[in-house]
Amino acid sequence: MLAYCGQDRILIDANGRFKLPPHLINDFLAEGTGDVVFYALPEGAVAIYPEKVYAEMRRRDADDIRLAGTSMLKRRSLRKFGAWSASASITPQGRLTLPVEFRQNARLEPGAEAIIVGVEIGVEIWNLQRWQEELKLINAHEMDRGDIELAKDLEIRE
Amino acid sequence: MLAYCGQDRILIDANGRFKLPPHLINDFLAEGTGDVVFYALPEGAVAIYPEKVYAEMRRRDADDIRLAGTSMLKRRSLRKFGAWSASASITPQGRLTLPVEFRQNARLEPGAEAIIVGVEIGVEIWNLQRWQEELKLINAHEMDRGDIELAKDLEIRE
DNA sequence: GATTATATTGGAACAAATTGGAATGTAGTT
DNA sequence: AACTACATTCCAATTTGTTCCAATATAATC
Repeated sequence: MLAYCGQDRILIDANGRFKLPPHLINDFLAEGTGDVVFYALPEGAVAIYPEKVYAEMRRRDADDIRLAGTSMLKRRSLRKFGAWSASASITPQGRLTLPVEFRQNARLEPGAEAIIVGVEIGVEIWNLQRWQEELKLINAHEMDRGDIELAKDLEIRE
Repeated sequence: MLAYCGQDRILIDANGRFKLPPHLINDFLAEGTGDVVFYALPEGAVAIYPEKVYAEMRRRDADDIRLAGTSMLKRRSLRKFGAWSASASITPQGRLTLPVEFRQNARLEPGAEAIIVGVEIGVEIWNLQRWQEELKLINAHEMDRGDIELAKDLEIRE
């Protein structure tokens, strides 16, 4: 069965919590205990990955620690990923709480309407309005590429 | 579970102390007894690393000692790390006291509002305003990179 | 060197926010 | 129409941040 897909409307409750749709709960529990990582995206949404997926994304080696002492660039990188990630665990009721500091940037404050979107390796939560704009952008980009492909097809090749 | 991550608002009390959020206390205690090292960053914030992490960062070999005799640059480096680091231990109540000499440079004087940021190998304490500026920089950089990626995806390839 | 004043530390208490769980309501299906 | 599954709301219990106070340590003065 296809995991981490679809779009589901959800509601952020008064305490910043939301309930995962049942099919997504199953997806997360299928590969582990329901430990997940929130990661705030620069696009203005919040990704939720299974812990294993995020660990793979952020695998570190011993050099990273040494570099942090001497390189400001390295510290910035660690800072970005550290600041915008947070651990959580799906509750027995299938709920998750959005970290307080992540809410404003993603416009996912208590009471907000949101969309939870499957992204094949995990999910993303979007503010409803922002999601509609993102869909338009995705579509426009695809159309641009289509136009370019067509134009290329008319070029004389040697 | 992911360690040293997230952003938490804290308050420096009248005596220059602050309370660590529970999840960070756990992270520090998970790898030892709660001994930490403060290190004042040139960015204008204070890093707090577990003692083991800092030891790894500053591991020395015989060459370092030899170099100290001949190289002014080397001495400057040793001097910088020596002067701007300090040991401390998390109290039973989960509190830490910022070393007096570190406060002014980081704008973390008694009564200041601050943010404690996870950086994957430890944490950093930032003056609230400074942190917001740093976040803007990080975000702007990410967006620039995104734009470039998108533009590249539309380039005609052969 | 004793005494006083000042600064620092440790702990407790209170208020506020968060969490977990249950109960209720709603929609969809048999 | 009854049942099931799910979403939503509400409430109690716990956790947490903050403030305050007492005890100890440090420095200054006589």
